[in-house]
Amino acid sequence: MPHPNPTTARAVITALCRAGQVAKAREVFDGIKSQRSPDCLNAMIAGYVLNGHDSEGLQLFRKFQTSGFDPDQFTLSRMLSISANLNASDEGKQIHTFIVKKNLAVDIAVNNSLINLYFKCKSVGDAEKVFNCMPERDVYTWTVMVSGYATSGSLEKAMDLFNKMPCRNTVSWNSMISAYQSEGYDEMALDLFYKMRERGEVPNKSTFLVVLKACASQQLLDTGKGVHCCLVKLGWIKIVDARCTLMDMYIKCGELLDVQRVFNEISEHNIVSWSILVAGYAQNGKIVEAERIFNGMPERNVISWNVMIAGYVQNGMQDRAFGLFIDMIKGDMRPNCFTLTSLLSGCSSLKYTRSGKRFHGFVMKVGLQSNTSIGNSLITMYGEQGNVGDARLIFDTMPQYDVISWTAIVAAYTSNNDVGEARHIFDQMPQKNLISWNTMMFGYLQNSKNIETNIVTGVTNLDALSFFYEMEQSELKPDQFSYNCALSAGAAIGALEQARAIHCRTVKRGFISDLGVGNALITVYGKCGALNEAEMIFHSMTNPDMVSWNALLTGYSQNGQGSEVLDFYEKMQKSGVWPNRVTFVSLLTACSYLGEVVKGQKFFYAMEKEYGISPTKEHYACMVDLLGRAGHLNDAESIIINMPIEPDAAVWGALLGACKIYGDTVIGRRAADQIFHLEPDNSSAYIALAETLAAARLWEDVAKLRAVMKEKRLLKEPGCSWMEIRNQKHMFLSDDSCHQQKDSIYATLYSLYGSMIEESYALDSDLLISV
DNA sequence: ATAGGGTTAG
Repeated sequence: MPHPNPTTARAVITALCRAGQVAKAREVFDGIKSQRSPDCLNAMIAGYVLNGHDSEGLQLFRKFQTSGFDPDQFTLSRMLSISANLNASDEGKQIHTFIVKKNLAVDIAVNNSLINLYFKCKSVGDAEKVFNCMPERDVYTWTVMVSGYATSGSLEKAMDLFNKMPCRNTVSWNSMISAYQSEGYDEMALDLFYKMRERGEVPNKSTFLVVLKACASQQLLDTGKGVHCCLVKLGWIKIVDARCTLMDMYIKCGELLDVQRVFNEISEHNIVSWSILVAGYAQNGKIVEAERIFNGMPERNVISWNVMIAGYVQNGMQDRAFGLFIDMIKGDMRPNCFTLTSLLSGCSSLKYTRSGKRFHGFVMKVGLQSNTSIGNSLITMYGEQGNVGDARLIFDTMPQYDVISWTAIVAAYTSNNDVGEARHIFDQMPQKNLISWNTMMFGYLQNSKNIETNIVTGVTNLDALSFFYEMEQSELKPDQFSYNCALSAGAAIGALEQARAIHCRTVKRGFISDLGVGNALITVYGKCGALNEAEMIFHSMTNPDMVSWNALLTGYSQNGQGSEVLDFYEKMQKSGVWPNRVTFVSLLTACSYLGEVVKGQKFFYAMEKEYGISPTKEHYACMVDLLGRAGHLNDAESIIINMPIEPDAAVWGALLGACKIYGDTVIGRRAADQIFHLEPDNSSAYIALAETLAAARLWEDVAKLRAVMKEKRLLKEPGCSWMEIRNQKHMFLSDDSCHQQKDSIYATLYSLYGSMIEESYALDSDLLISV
């Protein structure tokens, strides 16, 4: 090739690079005499950047730098942005030093690139220094500052600057919208987008894509469809990227048909569009379809594999996920931190402790242990496996935390019954989000659920509820999950007035149509005996599910309204909602109240034979109660003896209770012996047996029993009741005779509940109040 | 400068 002049050479280099022939371009560049023409050098470097060979561009620059060549402004700013992109901050700082040393003239563009560089390597202070010293600024300067703050996590500073900007362009708006969106503030992002349109700023393709992302995570199908229309109108729909983002939005909204439709409109599929399609099917439970598409993909990259592995894990198919991981390694595809986090999250149960350890080993082998997401997954995995020790060890040795790490360790403690430590960590968290608060509140709820942990941890449902009030006072606002927890806590302690107040707030905050919130409301109203209100919520639901029906049925059965249970069950069947084991507990309880032995037996039979639900201890207890209350004590006992699963104290307790009614001391003693064997300190069994013996006037036996109880210190079990009167909470212990307002409370209660109280007094004199 | 798909906490 003849030696072209610099101008021709530059044109040739640019053309070759645009055609993707970087090596050839370099040959031309090396062949010309006037290599040092900044134009040619810039063209060559630009060519490298265009083809994704940033580091070669940097090498070329370094070569010229050492040979005493003075780059122009254009080269400098380009090299600075390459350093920023490569995360080579040292390189960038060297260039900065070079500029200062040589006292080179610096224009706005170079300063802008410097700011960008410093933000990229998190030296916010240095970026600010450059910004403050600039004699002149342009839109780019402001924009790079805004996006720098935004991506360095100072949304406030970014917004502040954004408001102060003398003029904005589409990119400035986009940076701000994108910052809010990627930090999880989708609503703010959308708000800003609407403001942008109001101000008459023209959105571009990127704007719409960010808005689509916000729609995806908020599942705003209608808005998403609107953006789809805009993309079509403006002609951007032809761009594959746009279609990919659209598909993703439809996936998150669960619109598989639209996902497939958009996919079909793409004329040339690439690895991204294929992977999204796989994700679409996998994330919507169509794992077989996903697998089929995955296997038929023309080519795959790590992400395609990750999508499939995550799909298996999300659908509970751990074995397939682990198998694919092996295939991946065999096929020379290197798993990365995304692969491992998915796999580790699949090991979050006792069943997979061994696999979990193996994956942990693999993490160490490939050196991913200091990755924050990996650490987070490990904390969760060990926590869920009941291994708080290892969870803590991981947490303590992690080099860097994010909100998820903190939340994960809190969850690890709450799910292992250490609410105290969980709260201690929660209070120390440097940043908290909605999920962190909900995790803590859910932890209180979980740990006050059963009496055993309640005694160990001392946590009550009131703690969950007061934590909820604390949350309401915080800068974060509760979401549907929070309301769900609060209402469940309220249900457990029968806090009717508080439930009503929380109910109001769910309406105000727009969560009343949430199915989970509705179900929690039915439950709490049912538990409090406010069945009209429970029914009202139920009837206002557009799509009550099995849980809604069960909540209502449980409400009626717990309040002894057997015929309502049976009526509603008939309606449930007509509506086509399938019953589950909870449904049958209500049905059997109802039959027990109504003395409908035959009906109950039919339900019990149908449960297993027609609905394929194997009876649990709870169902057996119901059957024993049903037969026992009807006086069929022998049949009740033989049910227990023939149970295919081990009976617990509650099952024998049902039998003992029936014996108390009928004064059967023979079977009663047998039942009580079984309970004493299972739970040596079960004081209510002692009391029930004592009452049975007393009814038969076996006074000597009663005295002996009392002696045993005294010896075992079972006589004064502090039974505890919560009572809510006129929106005030009161707690009573059974030996608590000095509650300050006791007399006035009794008076109020008496006027409210009258005979009900007398009845409960008569039934159990040891407990002061039980309503 | 913003910029397509994958993960982890309730």
